[in-house]
This record gives sequence, C-alpha cells and structure tokens, in this order.
Amino acid sequence: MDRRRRRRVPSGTTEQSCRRPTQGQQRPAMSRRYNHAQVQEYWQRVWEREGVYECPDDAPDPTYVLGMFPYTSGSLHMGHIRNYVITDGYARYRRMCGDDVLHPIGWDAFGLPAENAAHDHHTDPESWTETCIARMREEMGEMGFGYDWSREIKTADPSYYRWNQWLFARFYEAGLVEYKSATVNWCPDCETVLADEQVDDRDGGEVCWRCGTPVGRRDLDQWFFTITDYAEELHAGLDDLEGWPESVRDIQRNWIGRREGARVAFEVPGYGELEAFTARLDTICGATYLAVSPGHDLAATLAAEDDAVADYVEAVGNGAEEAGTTGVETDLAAVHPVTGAELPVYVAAYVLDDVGTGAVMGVPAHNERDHAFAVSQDLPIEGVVEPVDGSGTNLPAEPYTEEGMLAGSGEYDGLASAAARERMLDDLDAAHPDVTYRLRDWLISRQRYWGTPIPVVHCDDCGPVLVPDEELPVELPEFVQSTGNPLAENDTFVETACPECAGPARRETDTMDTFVDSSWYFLRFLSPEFEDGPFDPERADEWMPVDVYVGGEEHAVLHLLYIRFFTRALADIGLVDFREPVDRLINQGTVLYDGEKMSKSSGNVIAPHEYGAETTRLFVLSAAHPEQDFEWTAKDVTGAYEFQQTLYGMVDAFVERAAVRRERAAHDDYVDREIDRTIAAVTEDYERIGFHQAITGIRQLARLLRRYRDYETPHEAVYRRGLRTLALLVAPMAPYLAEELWNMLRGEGLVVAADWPTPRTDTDYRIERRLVEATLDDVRDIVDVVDIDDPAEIELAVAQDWKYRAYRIARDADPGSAVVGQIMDDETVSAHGEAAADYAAALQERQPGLEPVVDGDRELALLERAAWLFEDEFGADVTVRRASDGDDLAARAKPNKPAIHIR
RNA sequence: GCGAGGGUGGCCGAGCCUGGCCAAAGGCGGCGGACUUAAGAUCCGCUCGUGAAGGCGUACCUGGGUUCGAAUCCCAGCCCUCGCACCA
Repeated sequence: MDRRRRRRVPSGTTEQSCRRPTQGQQRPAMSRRYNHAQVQEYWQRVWEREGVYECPDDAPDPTYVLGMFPYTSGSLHMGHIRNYVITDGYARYRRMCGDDVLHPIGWDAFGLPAENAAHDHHTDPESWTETCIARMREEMGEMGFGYDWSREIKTADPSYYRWNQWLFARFYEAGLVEYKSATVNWCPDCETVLADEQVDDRDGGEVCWRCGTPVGRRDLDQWFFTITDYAEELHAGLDDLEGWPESVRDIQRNWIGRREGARVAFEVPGYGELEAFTARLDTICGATYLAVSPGHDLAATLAAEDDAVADYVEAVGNGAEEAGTTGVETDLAAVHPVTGAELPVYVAAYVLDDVGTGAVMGVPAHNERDHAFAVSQDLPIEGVVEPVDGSGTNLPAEPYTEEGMLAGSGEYDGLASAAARERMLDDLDAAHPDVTYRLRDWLISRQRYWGTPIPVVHCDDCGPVLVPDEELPVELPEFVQSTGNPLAENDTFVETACPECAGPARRETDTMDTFVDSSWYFLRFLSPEFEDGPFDPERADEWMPVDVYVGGEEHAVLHLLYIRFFTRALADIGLVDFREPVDRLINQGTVLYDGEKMSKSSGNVIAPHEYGAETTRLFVLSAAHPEQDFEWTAKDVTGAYEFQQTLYGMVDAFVERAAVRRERAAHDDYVDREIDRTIAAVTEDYERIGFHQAITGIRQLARLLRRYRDYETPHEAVYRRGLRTLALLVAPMAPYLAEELWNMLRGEGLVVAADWPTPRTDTDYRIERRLVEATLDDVRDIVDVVDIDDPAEIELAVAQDWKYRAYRIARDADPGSAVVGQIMDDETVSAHGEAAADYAAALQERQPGLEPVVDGDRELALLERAAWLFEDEFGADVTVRRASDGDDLAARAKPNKPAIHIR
C-alpha cells in the first residue's frame, strides 16, 4: 500500500496545528558522531577514581558474578569476549539494582603453552605470561569490563600457589591424596601425563586435549586426588543443581557413570575368590565362563607359572582395542554359586582393568561382548531370559540383551528380570548389591616446569614426606631451558633434606595439573590478601556460593567437576559450610564465522576491537541469548554500531537545541507510561539474562521517542526522562556510551552507579499495549480495505459501561453455565433491552476465551493518550469518546474494542 | 545403541516453562517513501493470501491426542546438533 496516505497531512487547518511547531524542521543529519575510542580513557579513569567496581569487604552478601578466568594465552578472543560481556552486563545490572556486587577477574597463569612460547620467543614462562597478562588486562579495559581489580589474582604467583600446596597437604592428611604407580596417559609432545578428562577421542584414537597428539601409556609413580571418594555424592548432587543447564548435568552424569548392580564372588579352587561385577544378576544362570582382564591379579599370578597366560598378557599389552575377542584359557575352574557347575576361567583382553572389578561372568546369551567372545572361543551359549511377550529370540545366533522373564534358572523361572535380581540378592551369599563408577581418580602430576611444585620430599628412609606448612611455598626455581622436565634437572632444587629425619632427600619434581589452580580460585577472590589460609572462611560462608557463573561448556567434566569435588573436600576438611560452589551456571554459546567456530586454526578470527570494542559488546549481546551459538555478520555488527549512533544523536540533538514545551498534554502521558512499560519489560529481560531481548525493548522505546519528538515539540520533563531511561537501560551493555549520554543529560553522578529505574505506575502493560496496537491495526485494516485515500477524521467510541459489566459477569461465570441468564439477571445490563440480550448471547458463545480487559474509563483515558499515534500515522483528526445507547457507533463498541468510524 | 538439546515466516532469531491478548517481538535482507543535485548516511512505512469497515483462509518439521481454544501441553515418527559407549 502506498504509505503517502498515511503520512500526516502537512500543517493542518485545525487546532492541532499549534501543537506541531517543529514539524518539518528535523535537524539535518547528525552533526556529531559517538566515538567510543575517544572517551574510553576518560571514563576508565573516572570509574577507577570512584572505585565503582570495588566490592567492599564488609558487604553482607554480595551478588557474586563470575566468568571463568582466562588462561593467559596472549590476547582476548571472541570466546572470552562473549563470556565476559555476559558477566559484565549482569554484574552492572545487579549493581544498579542496588546489590553489592563481587565481579572479580584473575589469571589462570600456569600451563604448558607458556613453556612452549618461552622457547619460541627466547624468553621464560614468567616473563611471557606477564606480557600476556598486560596485554589482556588492557584489552579488558578497552572492552569496558567493570572488574574489581583490587582482587586480581594470578595463579603463577607464589602467594597464590602456596595455597595449592597448603591444600594439597590438607587433602593429604584427609586421605584424599594417593601416590601410586599407575598406567597413565602420556602425551609425547607435551612430555607429560594427562588426566582421563584431558584425553579426547578423535577419529577413534585417543589424543591430547591440548595438542592433538596421540596419547600413549606409561607406568609411573603419580599423585592422585581421590575424587572417586565423592563419586556418589557428585552424582546425586546433580539432581539438585537446578540452576545448571541440563546438558552439563547430563555430561557429568555420563562421566561419573554410576551403575547399580551386584558383586558376585565365584569360588576358584586353587586361587581363591574371584569377584565379578554385573548389572544383570538375573542372567547369572546363563554364565558359561569367567574372564579376567590381562591386568587382573589373577592373570599376574598365573603368568608366573603359566607360559600361555604370560605370553598372552605380554602380547596384548595395552592394546586392548586390537585384541578383539582373543583370550587364553587358564587351568582354573570356577564354581557357579547357583548351579555349582564348573566354569572355565579365561584371561581376555576385552575385559578391562578399570571397569567394575576387572573380571566378568560371561553370559553369552545376554550380552553382546560376551556373545562375541563365546562365539570366537567356542563356548556354550545358554539363554535364561525370554521376552515377556513371547516373541522369542534369535539365540544362539544373536544375544538377547533386553530384560524379560527368567527361564532355565531353576526356582527363579517365571520371575521378571528386576524381581529376579532382588530375589537373588536376598538368596545368594555370594552376591552383594554394589555400585560402580566410571569416574577415575584425578591424576594431578605433571612432568612440567610451569606449575605448582608438589610439596613433597622423597626420602629413602621415610618415603614421601610432606613439606611442612611453614616452609611453604616451595617456590619454582629460575627457569632454565631444557629438553625434559626443567625441575628434575635442577640439582639445587631437587637436593634437599628430609623434613622428618633430616637425611638427604630429593624433592618431588612433578608440578600440579593447572586444573588444581582453578578448582578454588573463586574462593581466593573473596579475600585475595588473606594470609592465614587460602581464603577467609567466615567470608566464604557469607558470600558463597557463586551466584552466576559463566563459561564454556567444554569444561563440563573438567573444571566444573573439579570445583564440585574441591568444594566438598573443603567442606569435609571444615573450611567451608556449603557443598556446591555455583548456584546458576550459564554456558555461553559459540561465535561462528561462515558457520565455523571462530578459531585461530580456522583462520576466521575477528579481533574484538576490529569493529570497535563497544560495538562488539553490543553486537555480541544483541545477537542471541547467551547460551546460543550465533553467526558473526558484518551487517549485523553495523546494526549495533548504528544503534549507538542513533541513541547518541537523539541525546545530542536534545541537549544542543532545547526547544521544549512545559504544558502537559495527553500524549505526554502516553509516552510517560510507555517509558514505564519499557522499564518493566527490560528489567524482566535483564533478570533472565536475556540481553538480546532487552535491546529490543530499548530500541522500541528509542523509536517511540523519536516519533514523539518529531510529532511536536517534546515536553521537557517527559522527553528527558525518556532519554535518561534509555541511558540507564543500556548502561549494563554499553557503559561508555551510557556515561556520555548520562553526562549530556546532566544525570546525577555516574550512570554505572546510578539507581536502576523503576516504573512509576503499575506495569500490567501487556493489556494496554495490546489494546492500542489492536486498535491501530483495526484502523489500518479499515483504511486499507475500504481504500480510504486520505482519512480526515477518526472517531473512536469506547463501549458503554454496561457492556463491561456484562463482560465481567461472563468472564467470572463458571464454564458451561447459563451465561446469558446470569448477565440478564443484572438489572443495569438488562435495562438495555435487545442490545443487551444480543451482546449477552455473543459473550456466551465466546465465554471460555474471554480475555482480561481494562475497564471503560481506563480504556477511554488510554485511547485519549494514544490518540496522537493515530493522528501521526494517518494524518487525521482523532476523536475519542464514550459511546451511548442509540448513537450509531454504540452497537459496534465492545470492551477494549472501541467502535471505529473513519471519514 | 543410550542420554541431552533442538526443528518457527526470504534469512537469523524471540516466544514454548506459566495454552487464549500470536499472522507470531526484534534484527538482517527486500520493496517504497522522506531528506538530498546525486550517492552514501539517517529517518519513516510495507514485507503469508484474500477482502469496498476492523472479516476470512492458510501458517510455527510430520501425524495423532488433550482442550471451548495449541507454536505453546501429551504420544508416535522423521530430521539436525552434542555427550557417552568393548562400562560387564
């Protein structure tokens, strides 16, 4: 449709003309542009001088907003930006709401890449790391992140890592540390071992999470944290973590891998008892053999005298994958605890050391792997479970792995699988309920320099001995370039005296996995200078847990599992009184470019400042909700840039040429209420951390204010309030811009420290908005359909009061009751005769779907305030009035649906 | 295979928890207009179909169901993404 019709007719002949003095006199294109780069330094200085981001130590219970602190890799990338833009926005919002806010930042400064970089750049890890930190700190400033820098921490600082050592000692005393020889993952490129969590599966092979090098195995004496002690609790606790994304909880559940079942003891004459774990005790009568892993004690025992076993164990080595269904029969036989039958005992590579007990009862009929093994070893297959529906099985060709009804199991025949398991557990002395976990202990030893030295001394006489607390920290010696572990080659570091016997001893040369550093850093932020412990326990009790924690999902089973473990361990040591560290977790999504994750290796990285730091902030927040991936498009970034300019231009124009009005008119009230509505809506969006929605609300208000400004000279107070509201609402997302706007608008103090706006009136804005929108739509429809070229007058008639009364009665009526009767029982309604009866009938028909409405007087006032929108859009005079019986519009007017007449 | 999360208009993407005010926000693209010598920028409007008074039709992956009423709740299926998987 041709919208020229809809333009306001220029300069009217009516009384309205006096209300449009500024029309047609819009300012020329913006005279000034907002330039974030020119103002950032100024505001940074002011913020710093005012200490606006510092959280006072005596705050009762600040809102703790935290982003996963960055590894000091050299410069911020888009993933960091997205992460910290979210925490910054939310922290700023909470601060403006009046909360004390703890929003700290620090540096995950230890780690192997610094050693590599030191090598490449002919420097040392410490200097390299410092350089990186300096650069990243500056970039954070540019981005406008409002951190409490007085709490900055750095894990590579002895004043930090001494507490890693101190905690190691406490864990050691509490029995949470083990030193054992283990077959561990070894990355030949990083020249260090890796925790299970740090080994990725890629194309069927196991590779190092950092460098992608295929991982091998080595047997080494290593330090472990016994996270498995908490397997049950870590698993159970997931159910209560309602503030965490389901996906993370799910990943952790998988990782912990809790399995309920039974432990069955098989008597093996000549060896002793052999225990097997099974989740399918009901299939026990189908067991036709036993098998143990090549690493099982039984295998080791037999290997000593049985060459076949020894050869097999040797041949299979660690390559269980290639060994397939191979195995070797031993001379032993086990006694079946139910049937008393003799079962052959095998050593088989498909049985894994670290799953269950490292031994299985082989039930070929009901387990895929056992079936494959039995077929290849020519073992009998005996079905003991059948489908309840009688559908039969493909035994012996294929195993039947579903649950069902027992058969061939003597007294248990006819029982359902679950029932059979229960009965067997009760009956059999050899079977006990048991739970196994996939989770393994956390290997924390690393054969690298740039990490926390493990505070242990090895003495030939006393064994491993803790370094006494008063000698902590065990500081890293100066870095020397070397091929292996620089610590091991440093004699002055290694050679020491045993703290117990004072004899000659050697220091442990392994350092800790850097995930130890990050497992409690959120506690150090509470009291970064605390000298008597890693953190002030009283403050921890008051301030923890973290209210909102934001970071990437890739840490689901690493960092996010470790912090849950640490917190529990700390609780059991008595340092804290809570067991979960994080209330609400947000995993920010990925920023894509051409459909690919932005990454150095893809060569599609956009630097944060490339489009302007604050534009990037705004764009990243407006593009999608925090958890969602989104595509970086230059076009959309431009949109964010222009939005800043629009806001700036509006405020600039207002303060530069202040043609304003003082008498208040109806449409000022409309705008005033619309400001309230925006505040209510945007506040809701911030609460839900829906920045993209908040921006939409802000944009809408800005558009309305522009229209208001252009409609006629704006009312000084209303317009200024509107603009100030824009500045306040956008402040958490674009703080520099907001300060500029606030300053131009002569707002009091700093906008980042200002009070969050509150609506002055009630905020059931949805009904009101809907009413105005629907009426505008109706007018558009009519103008369109009837093809009225140039409407001269629009008349809106609000329904008679008795209709509201009838409407209310209909809404309140029980569904299905005689609505017409109830309405017509009301005299004030029935007095209106046939019209009332007709309307009552119409209401009855729609009764279940009647929506809430505002009452007649309010509707009238609302439309009067909104009349300018009609005037502005259609260029017509607008009359709003109450309909009364007998006038031509009365019949069509309904509650919240005024009759419309257009001429 | 098991588990989790998703499939919305030209595209991106809200909404779904708490069913009706949803032909479905906002952005981008497209179209038209204002302003301009022109272009750019900026601003305004339109952007499922149809209709001579606010109506009707079709539409939120597909098919069923619940309900007076479903993008929203339930069931089944298809497809996509991710996690786990020789786990006994």
